[in-house]
Amino acid sequence: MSNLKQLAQSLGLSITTVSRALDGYSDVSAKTKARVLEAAARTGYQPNASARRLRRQRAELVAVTLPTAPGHIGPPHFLDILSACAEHLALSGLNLVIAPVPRGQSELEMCRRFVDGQRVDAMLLVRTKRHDERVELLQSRDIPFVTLGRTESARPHAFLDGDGFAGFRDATLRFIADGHTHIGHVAGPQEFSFAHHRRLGWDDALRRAGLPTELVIEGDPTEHGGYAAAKVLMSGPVKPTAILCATDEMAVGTLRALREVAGGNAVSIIGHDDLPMSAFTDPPLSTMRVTGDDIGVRIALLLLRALGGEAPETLQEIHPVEFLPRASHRRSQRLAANDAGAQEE
Amino acid sequence: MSNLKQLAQSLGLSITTVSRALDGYSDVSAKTKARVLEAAARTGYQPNASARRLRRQRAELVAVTLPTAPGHIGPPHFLDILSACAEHLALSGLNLVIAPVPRGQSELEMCRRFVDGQRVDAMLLVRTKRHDERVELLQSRDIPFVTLGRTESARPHAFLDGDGFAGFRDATLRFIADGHTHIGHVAGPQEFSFAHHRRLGWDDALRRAGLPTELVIEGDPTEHGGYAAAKVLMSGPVKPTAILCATDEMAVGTLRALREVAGGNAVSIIGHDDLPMSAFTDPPLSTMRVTGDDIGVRIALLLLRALGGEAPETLQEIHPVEFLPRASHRRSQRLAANDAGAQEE
DNA sequence: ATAATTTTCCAAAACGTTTTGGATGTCAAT
DNA sequence: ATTGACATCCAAAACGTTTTGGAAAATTAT
Repeated sequence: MSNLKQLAQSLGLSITTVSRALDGYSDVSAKTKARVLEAAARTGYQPNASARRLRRQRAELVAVTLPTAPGHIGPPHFLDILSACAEHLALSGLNLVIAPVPRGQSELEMCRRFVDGQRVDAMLLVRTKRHDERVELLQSRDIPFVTLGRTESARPHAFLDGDGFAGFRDATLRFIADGHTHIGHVAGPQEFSFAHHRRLGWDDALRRAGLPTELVIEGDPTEHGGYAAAKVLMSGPVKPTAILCATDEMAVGTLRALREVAGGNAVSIIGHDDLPMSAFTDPPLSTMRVTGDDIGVRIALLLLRALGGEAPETLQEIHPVEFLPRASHRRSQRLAANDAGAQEE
Repeated sequence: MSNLKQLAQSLGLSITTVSRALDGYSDVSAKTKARVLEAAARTGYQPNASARRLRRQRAELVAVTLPTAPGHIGPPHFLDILSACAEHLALSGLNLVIAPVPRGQSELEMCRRFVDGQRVDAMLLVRTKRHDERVELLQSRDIPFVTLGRTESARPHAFLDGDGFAGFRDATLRFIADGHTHIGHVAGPQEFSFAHHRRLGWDDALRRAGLPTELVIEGDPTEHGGYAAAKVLMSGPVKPTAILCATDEMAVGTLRALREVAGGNAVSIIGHDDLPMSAFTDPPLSTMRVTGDDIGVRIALLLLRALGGEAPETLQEIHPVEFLPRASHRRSQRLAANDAGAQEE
């Protein structure tokens, strides 16, 4: 609407002076500064964003890539996280744009468009893979970014992650302490780093206890994926008496599968994510979740520090995972009795 | 990285020609055009977004305001809607920025910053109120916008909404057909247009049937709000035998309240939203949801048409609501006995 | 051969800021 | 009076595009 030139003209000042007055430079007298500020407030002047961005060579934008994967984007409260993140970024004049990968385009191309077109100052990557080409691209472009979830990139980069390894290790130990000896794992796709870490935690606990680690099936991180994986798991020669599921959604599918299998409802289950629905399943699902209710803000903080030029290796956060006991992790009283654990109708 | 000047220089052409070649103008020979395109592709040239935006006087951005209200932002799949919307907008070169209202700032100020700073070409408003000051602001600024939910604005504006009135009227009729004569309503805050329409639907059905419309309590659109409202509703002199809840979240709270009240689990319940958890409550919650799985795309379409200059009154969509029968809407078998019993199938 | 037309190109002017590098005036110290 | 220091202002140059209004060259029509 109104621009600096008009504002300056109406005040009988130069564009320069008005600009500097608004930016609080010291080389403008207190009197004119007040005059400028008053006029700006009165006319509701807002600097043109594109012009400032062009001049400053900053986009004032951060993009978050949203995988339009089969299944879901992320936990249902993911929008809350993004919202908190956006709110905090806004304090520094940055806006958050959501960038779902367009149908038929690769996530990589999309990133490139954003970075090379200088549309963004930084990026937030979610659902990272162990070997993530997006990470490599952004590293090569030398643009600040943060990932939600680690990667196995050789060069360090900023990330925030839950300690899925410890969470799944401890949950497995819990099963072991309860006397389970056949503990299965409904795993997510191992290319995803979250799924891999969770599996490694489960694996680690079993190995240390000298227990078998064969009872694992990989599936899509969806209800159906969990259902299918559990079905396979329960049809093997030796059946688990407890199952650790990579996500709550998979756990819900697993519960459904167990309902259809002889002895299935004696099998204990633990999930991860603490979905809203998890408290209402039958039985209520024992699960875990990343601690901290300000993940969004923490991400924003990391992004800002990355933008400030801090070294990536100082921008890595691993948050503990807390266990939420409900009913599903202790379904069988008579466990200690049957060792080989396999029983059919 | 690389800009038009460098590209032009490397080709021995003028900036103008290169620009026009890339934009597909007809006044550049096929040969040079090919040459330019090849070079652009080879060097991975991406035009600087800020520069183009400044010159074109378009922000290439659409903002969606996210209320950081008590309770939730919206249904859990709201991010999916936004994602679909963003994906479709991207086809037209528009990016979607999420704009939660900053702590301590009014939603109105935020809108003003976006519009007056020409940060966006259009806006998407959610959680509209019956009298929404944001709508008035945007109308006064003459900027294209779409609201998710109607308002009672005198001037027409583009919106997309579910037919909450019909949905709640029909659900009430269903209760009436089942023989209920005391049908309560756990209502949302009536300032919100969605909550108001739903209540009107319930009210309408009761009036036409000559049934009492006093059994209504308003509460926050949260689990706790529903719980509290239901508690009050069940403590009055005359108790409902069926309750229509403005949202599923409120319905879940209502179910919890009913569990704590004598005869509570004979009361039938219907919610709205079809939350993922709704299928898992005890009993599974009968609910409704707006039909169509492409709401996000439809919103994008409306935005694009609004940007194209179409008149607001032609950009109004009301989508039917479908009923999802589960267990909670028929909790009492012995109802028919009480009254002018209606039972079918 | 000349005029008219079409094709192909380009210099320069925007767009609205921020920032650079002074210019001008004032005041105190010499 | 001259100098230096300081306060206050501003013209002009960016930033990288798109678009305007031709100019030059090539082609066709007379």
